[in-house]
Amino acid sequence: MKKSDKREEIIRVSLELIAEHGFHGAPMAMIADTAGVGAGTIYRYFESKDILITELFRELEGKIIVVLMDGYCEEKPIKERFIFLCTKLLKYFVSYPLHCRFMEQYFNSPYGVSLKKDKFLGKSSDQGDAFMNLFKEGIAQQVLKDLPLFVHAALTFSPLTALARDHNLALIKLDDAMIMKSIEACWDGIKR
Amino acid sequence: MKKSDKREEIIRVSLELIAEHGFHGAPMAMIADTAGVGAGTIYRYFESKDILITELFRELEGKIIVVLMDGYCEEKPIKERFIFLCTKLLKYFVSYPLHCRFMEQYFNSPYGVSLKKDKFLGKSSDQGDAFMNLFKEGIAQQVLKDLPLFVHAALTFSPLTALARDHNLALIKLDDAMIMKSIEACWDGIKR
Amino acid sequence: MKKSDKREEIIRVSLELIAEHGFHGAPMAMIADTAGVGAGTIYRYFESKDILITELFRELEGKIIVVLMDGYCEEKPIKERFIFLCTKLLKYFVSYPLHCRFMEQYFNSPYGVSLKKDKFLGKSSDQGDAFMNLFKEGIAQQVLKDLPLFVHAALTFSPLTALARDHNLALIKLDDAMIMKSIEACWDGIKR
Amino acid sequence: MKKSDKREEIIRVSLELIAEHGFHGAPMAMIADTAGVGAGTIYRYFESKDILITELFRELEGKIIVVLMDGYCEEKPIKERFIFLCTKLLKYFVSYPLHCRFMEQYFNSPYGVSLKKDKFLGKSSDQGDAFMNLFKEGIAQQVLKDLPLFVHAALTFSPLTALARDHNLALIKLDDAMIMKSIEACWDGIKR
DNA sequence: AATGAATGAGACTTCATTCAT
DNA sequence: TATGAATGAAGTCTCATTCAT
Repeated sequence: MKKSDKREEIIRVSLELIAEHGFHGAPMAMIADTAGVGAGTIYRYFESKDILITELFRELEGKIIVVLMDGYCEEKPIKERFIFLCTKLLKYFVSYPLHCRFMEQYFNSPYGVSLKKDKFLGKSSDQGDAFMNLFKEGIAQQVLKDLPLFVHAALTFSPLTALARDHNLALIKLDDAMIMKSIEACWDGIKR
Repeated sequence: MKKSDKREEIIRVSLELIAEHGFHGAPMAMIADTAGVGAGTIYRYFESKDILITELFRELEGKIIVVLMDGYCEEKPIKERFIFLCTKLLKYFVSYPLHCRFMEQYFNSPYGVSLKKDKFLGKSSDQGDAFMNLFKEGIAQQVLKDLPLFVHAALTFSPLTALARDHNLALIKLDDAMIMKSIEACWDGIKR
Repeated sequence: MKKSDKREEIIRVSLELIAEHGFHGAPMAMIADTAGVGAGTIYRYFESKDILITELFRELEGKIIVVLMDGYCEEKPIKERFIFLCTKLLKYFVSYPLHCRFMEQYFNSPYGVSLKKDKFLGKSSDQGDAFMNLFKEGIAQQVLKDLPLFVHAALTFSPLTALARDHNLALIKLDDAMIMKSIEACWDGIKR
Repeated sequence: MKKSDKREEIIRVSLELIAEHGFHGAPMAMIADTAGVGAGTIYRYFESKDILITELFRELEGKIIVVLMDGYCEEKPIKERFIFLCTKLLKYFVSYPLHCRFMEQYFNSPYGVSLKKDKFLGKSSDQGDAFMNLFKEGIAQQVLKDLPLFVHAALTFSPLTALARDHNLALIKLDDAMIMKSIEACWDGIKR
């Protein structure tokens, strides 16, 4: 196995195990075993479990941003772009339940809290950007309600992730039609 | 300290510590020390840590239901009732940040998942009821969008709890005006 | 409940619970609850759990000696007396399985070891006496093999208690005929 | 220390401490300290204390069977074989007092009871076999008394282990002559 | 005299991390 | 560089015993 393959495998397995069992249900030894590497090896790639988790988050975040931005056209009308982004996001979480579960865990943990505070302090260059710019623009154009960005974010991301989670728990079935209706509802919430 | 005082104190301290540090960041020894009781004493009142947590959840849930239902009038129009309930809920979480953080932790944990599944199976008699009945009624009266109840729930609770959390993290400031605007936005999301 | 009744009840319940669950499976709180007294009350009658157990042993030992000696006639021939005592003992253990189990536990524990050492040092005035005298007499009369008393004891008590235990575990069925045959076999072992 | 040395050391120390202090008097921490390993290390070799104890039993049992069967000749007459096996067993216990004490503790515990029940149900392939076959054969040939196997076992093993224990407690001195006499006495007990 | 809530030492076990090979 | 055995601090829970009521 090549060096970079090992790192990749550790990341992949961590995602899987943490998504399924939670941070505390996925010991380093289990990750090492499943990844087919020695326990000590993980520490050659990641200083600590915390850092492994943070790194994993960053990788997923990066992938999601790529997916979101693929085909995104800043020229299109606000609403169309909103629906474009939301649909991409929701479909991504439906297609990759493990990513969804991991992200959920991450945001609802001390990690997530620091992250949010960082974002508040303006350090962000993450997935929120496109959305945040969209919200700003929409407010400026008086297409969206005149509310703080965090409120728009709350009215958008929270329902979407909640829906994705419910879908993954098999509490609802999110087909394309349902996805579209839900996103339209979100739009109704933020639009002026 | 009287017997019931001790139980009360254990519950109070558990809420505080778990809200602040999470389930895994609040060991029994820490709870015992902070509550000023022996480690073994906790086990006189709660069979296990799991049961302590579940019990704590139930107590909070009970309090919240009481608050929500106080002054609730089923005769009023759907929208008015929706705003009434949401306002109560959001103000409660703003007033009791610890309760908010604890509930958040609880729902985003194996406990919360079982709970949701139970609710899905129709066993619930909890806080959701008033909301769920409201949603059902609203759909029947064609006041609300024709979507599954879980979608309405996602469009309502998720943004509200996200806002409360952001407020508690001092990322936004939820005053009465902002609360009202946010809830109106939620209403826009679910209304037909 | 009278004072002496309480002591009696504690002893009775201890026997029952220890016989069933072992020394470590019968916490003081369980004994107190089952006996219908407060946990602290036990300590008015017995200084410690160890002393409770020792006391319980002494009481049972006393009862057994009474049973053994009832009708015992020193004038009868050695063999007849041997069979008389063994039969009484074995039937006692078959009739009182709890006593049997407790005695077994007691002898196979640090308590039992000290006891044996004490007996060796000549402090005994216990159930062994009649047997020990019998053995001495039998050796003197050249009816029994010329072996140390402990060997005679080992050839007698060990099989008897093993049989009683097996009976209580339902591994064998000790009816009167089987009891008699087994004791005859013991006799064959020690007789010259 | 090599890997296998550590396991060996843990087993050795466990035997020693449990033989001396009993199962409950030999905490894992004490075993770890005495063996000169970390507490967690034990769990790399044994899943739990129960499993450590069971494993220890199996190892001893294995050794004893090897010793017993070494030089055992099925062609020899019943009595000679009986004396052969008993002598080997008794001498083993006299040579290895710790093994004797451990086995005693094991058999007089919930572990031992299950074992006996298993043996009763015919699952055994353990040390008893040679003896049990001997007993069966002896009964068939009308050399031994016509009694259930468990009675023969009680008349054989119980006195032998009692004698070994008494020897280890320095209550008697089992030299070769005494061993032979005692075993002859056991034979007298079971022979027709 | 009796209670039983409270205690806290100590039991078993887990797991992030280290380090000799 | 990679390993994985070893570590030991820390976690949950039990229970003999005490003491205020």
